Amino acid sequence: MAKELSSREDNYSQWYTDIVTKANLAENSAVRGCMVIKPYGYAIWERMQGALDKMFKDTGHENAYFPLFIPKSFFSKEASHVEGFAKECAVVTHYRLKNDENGKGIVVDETAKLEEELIVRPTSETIIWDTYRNWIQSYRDLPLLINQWANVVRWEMRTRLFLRTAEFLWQEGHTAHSTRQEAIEEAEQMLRVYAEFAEEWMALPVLKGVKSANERFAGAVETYCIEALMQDGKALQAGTSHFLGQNFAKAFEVQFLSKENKLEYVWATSWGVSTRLMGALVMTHSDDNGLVVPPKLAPIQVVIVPIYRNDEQYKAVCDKGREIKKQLEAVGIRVKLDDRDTQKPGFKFNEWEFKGVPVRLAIGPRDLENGTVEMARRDTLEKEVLQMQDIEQKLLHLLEKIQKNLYQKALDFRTANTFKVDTWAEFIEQIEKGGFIYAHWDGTAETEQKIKDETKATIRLIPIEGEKEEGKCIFTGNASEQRVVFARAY
RNA sequence: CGGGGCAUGGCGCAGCCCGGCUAGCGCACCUGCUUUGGGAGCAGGGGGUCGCAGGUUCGAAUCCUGCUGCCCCGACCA
Repeated sequence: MAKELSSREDNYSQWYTDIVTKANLAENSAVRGCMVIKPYGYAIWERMQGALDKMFKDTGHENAYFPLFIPKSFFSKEASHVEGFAKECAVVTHYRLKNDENGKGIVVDETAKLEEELIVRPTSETIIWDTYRNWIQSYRDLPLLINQWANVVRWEMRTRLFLRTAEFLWQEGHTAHSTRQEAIEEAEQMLRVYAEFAEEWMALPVLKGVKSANERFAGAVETYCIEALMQDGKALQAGTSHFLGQNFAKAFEVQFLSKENKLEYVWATSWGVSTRLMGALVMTHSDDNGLVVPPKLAPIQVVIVPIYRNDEQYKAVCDKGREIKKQLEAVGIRVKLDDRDTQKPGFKFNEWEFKGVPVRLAIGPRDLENGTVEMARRDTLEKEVLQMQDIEQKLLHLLEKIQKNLYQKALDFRTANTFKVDTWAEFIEQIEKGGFIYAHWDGTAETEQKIKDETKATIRLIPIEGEKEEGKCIFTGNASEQRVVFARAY
């Protein structure tokens, strides 16, 4: 077991924090609730961004950037939207500081009060729809398919690195369409994009569905979501895609002339994923030896550790290491040769293992003689001595295998922790053990709220895949059209 | 905002109850030598005035008052 790492069993949340901080992903900053994302963590986020950005562009979207500040009045234009976010907004009220008259430090200059306060964006629907009004006149201007990479601020009471921070990084797509159907298709398409990203890149199996009215995004008509199951049995919302109907178009008067020369309101969607995905990544694959990063997202896929006893050997082994590095890079593998002379091999083994590098190669004098290299996999911790020939092909296949294995492990875990429950007694018992619970619900917000009050479980989603089965609500016994997924959530 | 806890080198802590010489330990850091196939050993060394502001006292990390910050649990949330 790794030094100074709590185990998942002893203290899951401490284990999570240990991994994030000790693997150098992020740390708490001097600013309450705000984190510093460190280079290694940011490198993983950049890889996520890169993959997502390409998927967005492949589906016809373009990037743009809107202001960090939103005039307060914009917020009140969409009633349910303001209600959803009002309690967690940072507000800018002044624009100048001055020296304290009593000589100590600096104070807000009360004479420099803003005419209208500015809200630090918790999400950008309002400023974007206010802007879209001027961009859209005709059906020829539609669809408008735009994404923004940005930071947003939500003044949370309690924060946790990546999972919930006062400021976080994300992308938010905001699209405008001429028909209801087209907007719904867009929202559903982006949900599929998110699910594909989660599964293909993050090796994170997700359920797809829609939210109940209670859990719906403030201002949305329908909220689609992907949900993943973490190793402690709690659910994590990994991404959302909203069909906004004409709510924002009406609030911000965004109308267009149709082919039939009729003035109509635009149909909207918005969709986003955030640095929270980093938290999902950690909690899905990592173990008591540290972080595990899937090969497709790993900033370093293969690390080479030289073994030597003297300067002569150091040189020979590093030369070989550089040669291997070149070979691997030629087929697109990201490689680091750890030629630091200041740390011992054992130290390096543990360090890279803790940082979750998928594959480690160790080369020593023995290997130079035999034409071999020692390979160690992070996912299984297995070691094997490989012959050098075709090493790049062997590693390409190995990385693919590791990616698949991580997904399969996560999927097996989810399967083993997914249950069907038909009675209230069973439900109460199972919810304590964690996992996804498929159960019948009568479809009312009241019942959902009562279940939440009594068990802390929420409806994570109403599935949109698989066969539907009628039944009776576990709480009220009333008729139910289909099972929904309950869990305790982050 | 309700309940609990903590503030002492970069990190983790001891000392406080019962005030008293130069504030101590582990890790990390620096130098040297020996080491290097799973977190090296030895020797030497640098770094803190004890969250802030008052008070009590000959004397305060230690006692008293006020303030501030942080962490954990709850309600809220991507």
